[in-house]
Amino acid sequence: MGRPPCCDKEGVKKGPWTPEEDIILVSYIQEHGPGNWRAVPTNTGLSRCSKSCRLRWANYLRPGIKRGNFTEQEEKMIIHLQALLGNRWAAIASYLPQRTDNDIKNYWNTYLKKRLKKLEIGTEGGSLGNNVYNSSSKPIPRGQWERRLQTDIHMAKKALSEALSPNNILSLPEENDSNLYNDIGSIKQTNTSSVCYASSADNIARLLKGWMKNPPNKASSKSNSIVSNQNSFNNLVGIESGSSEGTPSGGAKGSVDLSETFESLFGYNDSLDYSSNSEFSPSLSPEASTFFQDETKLSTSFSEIPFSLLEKWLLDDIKISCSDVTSSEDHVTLF
DNA sequence: AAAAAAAACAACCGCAACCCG
DNA sequence: ACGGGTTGCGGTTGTTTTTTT
Repeated sequence: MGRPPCCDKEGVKKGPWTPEEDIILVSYIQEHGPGNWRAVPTNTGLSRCSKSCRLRWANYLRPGIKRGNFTEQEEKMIIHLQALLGNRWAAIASYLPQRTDNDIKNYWNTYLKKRLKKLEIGTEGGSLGNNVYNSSSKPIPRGQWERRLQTDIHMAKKALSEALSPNNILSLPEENDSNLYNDIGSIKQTNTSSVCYASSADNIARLLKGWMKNPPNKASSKSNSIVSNQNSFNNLVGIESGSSEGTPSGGAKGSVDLSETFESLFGYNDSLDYSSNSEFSPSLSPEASTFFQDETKLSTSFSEIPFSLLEKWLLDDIKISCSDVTSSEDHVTLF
């Protein structure tokens, strides 16, 4: 089981990626789809090892990635999932399809871990789990945060149903739903449809645009290119852009934001993790139960679940609960 | 305004799992 | 079943950016 010496080869470039390299890589992937990373450096002429190419694609160039601005919901999910799964960042990331494992890992290491440590000290040895669903340092009784979470879920579902309604869906950026999930789910699929990568040409154009503004010979070119890069992809998929990058405050509110909806949805998913825990298992629709039953399966292939199934589950549920909506709190029991 | 410290981010490294002949 | 090649994952480090002094 020898490790390939690809990264040890001489002439293999290391360090930050340049916009040119990004363009080459994106162009190649647009044409051939992701996968067969071994062949990428050879076929593109990039002086990078296959790993580096894969990483660059997975963490930055892949469409549908949301960067910065972790929402409170996401934050809670990460904390909770970390408590449940440990440092299995890929598994955690599978619950947050728009986030990369690297991003989550960084966020955890640089921010959440410290914050939780503080909280732990503040509560004098209180377990981390106590604070999972509480952004403040006050622990909430489980029933309470459970109810709050379920309220969030309901809100998320409602928002999603609105977002999926014909009127709204037209206003959504083209890449938003299916392509996003296709992309994530099909990273390993060899015969990825070209539709999935149709965005890449646009990405390259945007990337180039940003690059022209910030020529690479400037010392700051790297970060500039990255920012423009990030923005271009974020804009592309209609995700809240990194206009306030790095600040872990809530994202833009107001308009129906599918990504946000899904955050909440996945927050639900998060709660459903308890389904594997006999102690606490919220009642679910049959689809959802099946869907979330196997945590391992879920963690590896969440995004492979057809979007329509999610839609169906959500919308069916919404039909039941929305008819007599007066307050989201009233619907807690419906879940 | 400059220097130092802290935080955030991007990428690398090595191991393990997976795939396939 | 075995072994080599490839990919994925998590830990870690280096660099850049932001904040504080």
